Amino acid sequence: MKISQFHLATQKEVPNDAEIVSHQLMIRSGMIRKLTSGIYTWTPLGLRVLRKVEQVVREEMDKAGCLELLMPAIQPSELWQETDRWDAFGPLLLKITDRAGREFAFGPTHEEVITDFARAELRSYKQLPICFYQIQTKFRDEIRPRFGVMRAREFLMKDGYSFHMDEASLDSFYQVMFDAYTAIFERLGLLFKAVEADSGNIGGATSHEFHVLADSGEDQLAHVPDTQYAANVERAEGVAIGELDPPQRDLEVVDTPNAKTIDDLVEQFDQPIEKTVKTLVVEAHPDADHELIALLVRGDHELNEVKAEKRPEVASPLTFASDEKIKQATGAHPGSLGPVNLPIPMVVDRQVALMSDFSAGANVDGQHHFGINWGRDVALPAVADLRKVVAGDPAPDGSGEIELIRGIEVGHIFQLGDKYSQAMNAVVMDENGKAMHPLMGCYGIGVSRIVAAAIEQNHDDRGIIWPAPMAPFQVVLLPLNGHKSHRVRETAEDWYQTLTEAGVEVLLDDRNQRPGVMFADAELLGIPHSVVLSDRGLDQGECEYQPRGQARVVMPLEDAKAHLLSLIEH
RNA sequence: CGGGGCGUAGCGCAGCCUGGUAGCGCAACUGCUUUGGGAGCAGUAGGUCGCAGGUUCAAAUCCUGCCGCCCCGACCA
Repeated sequence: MKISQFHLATQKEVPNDAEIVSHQLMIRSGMIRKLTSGIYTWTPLGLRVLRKVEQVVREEMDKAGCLELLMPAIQPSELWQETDRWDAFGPLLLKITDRAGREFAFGPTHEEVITDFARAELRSYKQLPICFYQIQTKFRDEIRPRFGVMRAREFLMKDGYSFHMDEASLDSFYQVMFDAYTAIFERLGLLFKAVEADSGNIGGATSHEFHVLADSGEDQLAHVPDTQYAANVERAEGVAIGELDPPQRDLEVVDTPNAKTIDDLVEQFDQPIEKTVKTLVVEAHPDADHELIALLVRGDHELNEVKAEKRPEVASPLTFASDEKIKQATGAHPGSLGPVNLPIPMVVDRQVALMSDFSAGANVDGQHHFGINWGRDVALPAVADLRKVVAGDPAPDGSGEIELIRGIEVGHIFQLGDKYSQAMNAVVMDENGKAMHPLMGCYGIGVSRIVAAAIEQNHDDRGIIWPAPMAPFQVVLLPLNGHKSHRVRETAEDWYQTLTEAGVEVLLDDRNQRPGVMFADAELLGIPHSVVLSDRGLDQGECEYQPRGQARVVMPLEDAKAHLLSLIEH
């Protein structure tokens, strides 16, 4: 491609709404343009990258034995009513009405449509297992779209759905998908990590997320380097450390008029923070006999809200109780709560259950208990894993110490079981002629998000540094002063022809631009290989070759050309 | 949805408090010069000042309502 024939639309300045580096670089390089909140046009440049990602995903899915189809983006409300998700999916679902007043949704996901397809198409166990997938535009009316295509409302997703006769088949196919995803992210040249995940509201038991690692990632991941253990912190199991020591101290009530937080307690009364307990009060589940429930974690630990919400006695979504409600129920304000004489039910974190001689609020404003011991001073209530793991915690599988890193979720695989086949009555005949609901798996990849995540992981202060498999072009030719020098221009043209015919994706900067502009654009675009052709170099039979992100080296012309040609031989 | 902020040229912003000719930088266009790190000079073009109503002789500016966008939180590929 010659730039003169292309639509190159780089810019120096960024709109003030572009917060993160990938969004800024996508705007500056001219890959995307915003139409309205959370909705973007992919320019010819950006689309080249998007298509690269899409094609890698497609090839690996095909290789894994999946079959591509294309389902409608617009889906009738009736299907969603069958699974009760028309209302349950909430405001994320974009609803539209046709001229006859019939209701539709712009698909945020396609479980309903694929299950409807399956119940019409699949009749016999002989057709299973089978996996269908599509690469489709989805729409989720996100409460707050942000970060460009990283969290857009309209986005491109690969979603796949498999159907199985039994658990064993689902399990083994799940592994096939796990391996396919691994292959996809390896081929794309991204640093990534597969982690155990919470399955969220899509349902199902086993679930893994695939994360592109980047410091700016929104998700925290717990892992033990060089081992199998990796989990999203939302899900990472907290292991209690140590043993329960016998009481050493007596229970005492201490006046603590100025201690409203754990930090106050630690500072003013010289309590080790590991000997303090935080009491958090949340709304109880509507079916419970109390209105509120207390959750206790060690002073220096944080409540894991996802874990807490999963407790049957806790309301979902997790809602912290108001100060008034707490005061009404306990007689004290939130800063003075503790387990002894607490009139509402509690659940304590595993670590808290192993604490002795600890301090906590006395459920009287301005007073704390010191020297609390379970059993002696208060019965040990229900124990659960409630806390967020921290760096240095032992991994639950005993593999070592947990380290926390950040990632961007780009893929998620689930075992759905028969949730949808049951709800929508999709059945196939088994060997005995008996109807059964096939088990399903569901496998998503955020195709457009991968593009942003890749930039987030691979850039410098000059621009993008594409992993070669995602780059819009492999080579950029920079003929300096090509408009003045026939020799430079013709050499560039010649290389352009040769490389293009050989199948290398070449961008030729044939604009009459000053060198600085050409260099800056080439770096901003992140093209993996650049070659500078100039009169000065040609005099010596040389050019300058630069892999993006590395130093520029002078090379004989023929060596450089041979090197570029070798790029396609793999 | 709750809390905060902003809508003035394609982009970034000033002007608004204290009403009276709409401005700057970048980008664009023309010409000349320049050509190894986002050039210089000269010139040109581009605006229903988010929308509607109100106050006023007069509104980008003051008042009311609406719309849009952005930031912080819950949600997610």
